Amino acid sequence: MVVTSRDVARLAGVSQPTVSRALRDDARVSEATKVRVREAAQLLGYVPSEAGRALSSGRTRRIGLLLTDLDNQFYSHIIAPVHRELETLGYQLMLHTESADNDTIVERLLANGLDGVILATTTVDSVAPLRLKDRGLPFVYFNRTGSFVEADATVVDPAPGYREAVRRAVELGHARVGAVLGPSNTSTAQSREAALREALVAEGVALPESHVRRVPYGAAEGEAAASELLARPDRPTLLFCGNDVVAYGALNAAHRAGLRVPHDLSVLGFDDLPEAAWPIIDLATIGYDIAGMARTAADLIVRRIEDPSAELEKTRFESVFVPRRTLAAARAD
Amino acid sequence: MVVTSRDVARLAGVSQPTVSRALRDDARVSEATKVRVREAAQLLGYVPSEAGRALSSGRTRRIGLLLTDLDNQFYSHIIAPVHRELETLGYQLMLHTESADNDTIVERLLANGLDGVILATTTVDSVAPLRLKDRGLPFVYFNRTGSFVEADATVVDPAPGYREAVRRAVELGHARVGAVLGPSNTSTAQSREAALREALVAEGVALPESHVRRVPYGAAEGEAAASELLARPDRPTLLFCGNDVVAYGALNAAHRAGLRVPHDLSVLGFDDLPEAAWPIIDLATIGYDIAGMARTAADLIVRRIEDPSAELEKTRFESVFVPRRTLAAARAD
DNA sequence: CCGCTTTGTGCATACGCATACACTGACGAG
DNA sequence: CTCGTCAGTGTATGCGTATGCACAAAGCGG
Repeated sequence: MVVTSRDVARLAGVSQPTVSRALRDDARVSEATKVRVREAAQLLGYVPSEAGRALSSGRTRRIGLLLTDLDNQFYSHIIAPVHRELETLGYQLMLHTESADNDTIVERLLANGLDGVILATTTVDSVAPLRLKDRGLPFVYFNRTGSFVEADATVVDPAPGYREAVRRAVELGHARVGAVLGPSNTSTAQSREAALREALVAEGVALPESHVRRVPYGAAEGEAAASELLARPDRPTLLFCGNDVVAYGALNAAHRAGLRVPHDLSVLGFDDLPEAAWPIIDLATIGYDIAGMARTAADLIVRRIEDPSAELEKTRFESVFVPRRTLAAARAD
Repeated sequence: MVVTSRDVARLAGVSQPTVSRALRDDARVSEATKVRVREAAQLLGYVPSEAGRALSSGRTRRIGLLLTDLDNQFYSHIIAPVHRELETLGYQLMLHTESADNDTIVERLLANGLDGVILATTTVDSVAPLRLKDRGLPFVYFNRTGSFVEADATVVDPAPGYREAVRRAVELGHARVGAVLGPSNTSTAQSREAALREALVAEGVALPESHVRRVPYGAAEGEAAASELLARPDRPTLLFCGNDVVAYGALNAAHRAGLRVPHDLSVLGFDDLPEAAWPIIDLATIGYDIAGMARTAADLIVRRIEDPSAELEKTRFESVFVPRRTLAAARAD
């Protein structure tokens, strides 16, 4: 049988509420009693019931992280820092996945008695934020934002990174460039494309629509799209990729096509995932404090939960160009 | 305010228990009533409270996945299939991390009202399984097993894979081999080392202790250990790695040391993670049905929960050698 | 047409914890 | 010496759901 606060109370010779108070270190309980209660709890191996606490207090100290794609390397790198940060704040992380067509995700989130949600794969046209707002479930945007509802958010400003990357690319002689961008219904793909185009215009480099593809942020998708672009007679000498995972796909495509990187093709990613720094990959990319952003998202949702009237906060992370092997001089051909 | 089953009951003109029964499709409720209740619930946007249900039923339909290292690529590839499988079984996944020194993990698991736990990073000397058994919290071993307690388990038999890999390596002329194995307090490292040594003996290849390192299953650790071995004057022509992640590290080490793979060095991994098949990595390895194993672990824990008296089941997955670029002929030097 | 079964629903209660409120005793101010 | 105060603890209750049991109504065989 499971040990309850009643059992502890009996052993310590106090009432059940006193146990509850003592173990949560309530100031109104005398030190002597606290000691007795703690000893009794220890002795019995008492562990407070999460369900009882949740029902009584109305809070679960559980936070959902909503993703579409658990297989994606990008999200793997998010989960760990979010998890750690929430743990230090005394909260638990719960993963949730939504498929694009599934309209019941908000119900599923609500059903789980979450205190709040971190939205990591919001599309600009998603109604989930609206629903969450209706239901009064606090949430924050991570990386991507939705269009319909304002909320606390962490975002990356891609402009500085792209400005420097494009400047450098031009120096290296790249004039015929292509791009495998992310899905156009994501705020990240939109802001990155805008920043990229602005930087290209500033440097006088054209990016014809024929050399642009837009695909989901996956390695396989990146590979397929890159393969198309690389098969063109006027194939680009440099491929801007929507993120690192797509860039991995592009590297694979180049490899399959018998092109050497960076001799025949330069590739630029976005995110600076840990693997991008590996010698065997050595991907030039645009980086930012990805773990810090994950931590900030955790901080923001907790703050929102504990102070619902706090002012809206949109934390902006600067991006920076990270030069590596895969961006080198355009071959004079 | 949150909608409760009482509100639904009022609207549908029935009692609260009838709502509870109707929504869970209890056979004793008439079809007409069910329809009325469902409509009322729909109208009010009723979502059953997880906490109330948990308190009343004593079950949460929540299962923990215990890991040490969320950053590790191996575990990233586990999470998705486990999550999916549990979802189809009507359970929720909850991630938990333990640090090696932390002795309170079992308390933390209990405190979260889990119905069961999947242990994915058990060391052979871990007492966690003992504690879990004491507390009556069902659990299964995933991949690794502990020594003190029997439980449902999914494991890999590395012997077939290593037999074939070593046979092939010998054909390719490798005679001076090294190994970067996993930590010796894991059942996987133990069984893989045994299988590897047996295969080597069968083929008459020596594996001197000077050419063996044992490190945690991480890329950085693999890189450091491989660097040591590659710096030796009698450096091996083939490196057996404890798993793919360690092998990635070894590839990085080779790259940094200016050695070309496979011309100067062959590398063999274990697990056949999706990235291993990427053209830019193309890692020879020993594979098995890793997603199937994850699904099976999920199935086993659910079965154990729903039928505590079920017979112990240890599911064994066969391994198979996966030839790829990184294992090629030893250079005659 | 009566009593028994079957079907459908309500009533009462339990789950474990937190919290508003009441209460007791000790202490100090007047 | 009395009364107010306050620290410390207990009492009562609520949170939302599930379930054992009682009960009413309908169906049915004899």
